[in-house]
Amino acid sequence: MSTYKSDFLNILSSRGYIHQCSDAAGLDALAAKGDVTAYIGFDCTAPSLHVGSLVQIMLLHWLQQTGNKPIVLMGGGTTRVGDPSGRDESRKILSIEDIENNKQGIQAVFAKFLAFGSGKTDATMVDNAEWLTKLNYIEMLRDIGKHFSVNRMLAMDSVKLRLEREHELSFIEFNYMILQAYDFTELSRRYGCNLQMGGSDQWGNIVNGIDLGRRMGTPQLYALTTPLITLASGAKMGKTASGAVWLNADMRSPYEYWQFWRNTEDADVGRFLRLFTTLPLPEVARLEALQGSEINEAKKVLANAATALLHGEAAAAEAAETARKTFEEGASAGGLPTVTVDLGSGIGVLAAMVQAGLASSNGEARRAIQGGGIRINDDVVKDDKLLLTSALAKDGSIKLSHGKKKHVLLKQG
RNA sequence: GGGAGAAUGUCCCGAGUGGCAAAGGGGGGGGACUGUAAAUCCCCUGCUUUACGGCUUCGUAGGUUCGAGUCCUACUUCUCCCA
Repeated sequence: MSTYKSDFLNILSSRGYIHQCSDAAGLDALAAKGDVTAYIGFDCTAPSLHVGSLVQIMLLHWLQQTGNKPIVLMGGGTTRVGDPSGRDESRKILSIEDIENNKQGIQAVFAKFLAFGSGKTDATMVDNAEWLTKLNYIEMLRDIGKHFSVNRMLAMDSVKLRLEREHELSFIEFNYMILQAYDFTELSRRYGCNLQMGGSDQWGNIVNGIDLGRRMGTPQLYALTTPLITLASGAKMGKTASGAVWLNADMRSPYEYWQFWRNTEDADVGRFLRLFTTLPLPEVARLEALQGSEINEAKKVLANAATALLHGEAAAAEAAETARKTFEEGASAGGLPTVTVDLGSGIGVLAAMVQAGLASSNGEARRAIQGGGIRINDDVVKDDKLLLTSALAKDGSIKLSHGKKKHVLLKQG
């Protein structure tokens, strides 16, 4: 393993963040002097980022920790076009209002990982709508378009794959890479940005930016990409039964977030500790080496650390305690999701499950009961006509469980 | 503009002779085994207060038929080829 002069690249490399880098030695020299200003673009395609973007966020975090300057680029402009990279189908074209709303939702999360301000290593947030929406078509063709070779663009993976599979690629999407390349040069000009980072699928787009920069006379630009994070079992990371693992607390509670990490596959624990926590590497190595059921301790550490980074120490501790009571004591922990129902006149199990979000219809709820997967206060429910009343409550609430992991407290409303 | 083809269970892929709630996968859920893991095995996976019942599903709208995902007509969208 090669060693670098800069803390930045040493940390990135030893923690497993680096997939490709355009000129590691050149970048290393800059980083050693604290002269790197790097950006990562985030498209505003959803009201919150999810764990899939976490690697990128951590990259910015480490960049700042090692004395360099991060720029968070909101893709308020590029999202209006849609990135075709790594997709078989066209992205839906979002309305400008949706994009703006999504942007509002996404922004807040960065404050947890980065320190914003106006100092040398303080983070900055910008929106590429600021300059992209002002572009004039003819001027842009003359100033920027002339630097792009269609021949070369057709050879790019994002384009080539679409063509090979005979999937359509619209002209608007074809332009995405040009806009992203232009972003890079614009950020270079405005903020002295000299590095663009991103997922491995962004390599082509980033390198395009470097080329454009060279032709337009910016200082030397650099590219650095992270590997695509998949689970050891091969599945894409960040998808659970109930959808994406969102970072915003109002879309995925700290407790659920903690649970997501707690349920990491054995084979992923070490890698995830390196990527998604800031624990010292020797400690990671020790945890990773735990065998058999002991590795559960490592998973708790992972869950605590990852949740603390995003939601804070207090929320992480609370989530850990809720999990401990629920899974290790089998008790009804107060931190579980709570649903208020009318226990006074009673409510059927089926209706209660639907209201609690444990089932989407009475039929589904009934099937779950027939399959033996539903428990009330840890007793298996056999009768789907069971009526829940306050008589069943313990400490003012009834614990309703679907399977081993999904628990909800029912309280009198 | 011309020609060829496609749209199926509100997650995805995908069979489907006029009798179909519709094969089969994947994904998802539950159970067993475990360690809140993986792998494996079993069950479930349109709605409906139990149902050999009712209802709603096969791009949209009509039509033929006792009966249509399946046939006819128009329309919509997508893909490919030619211009």
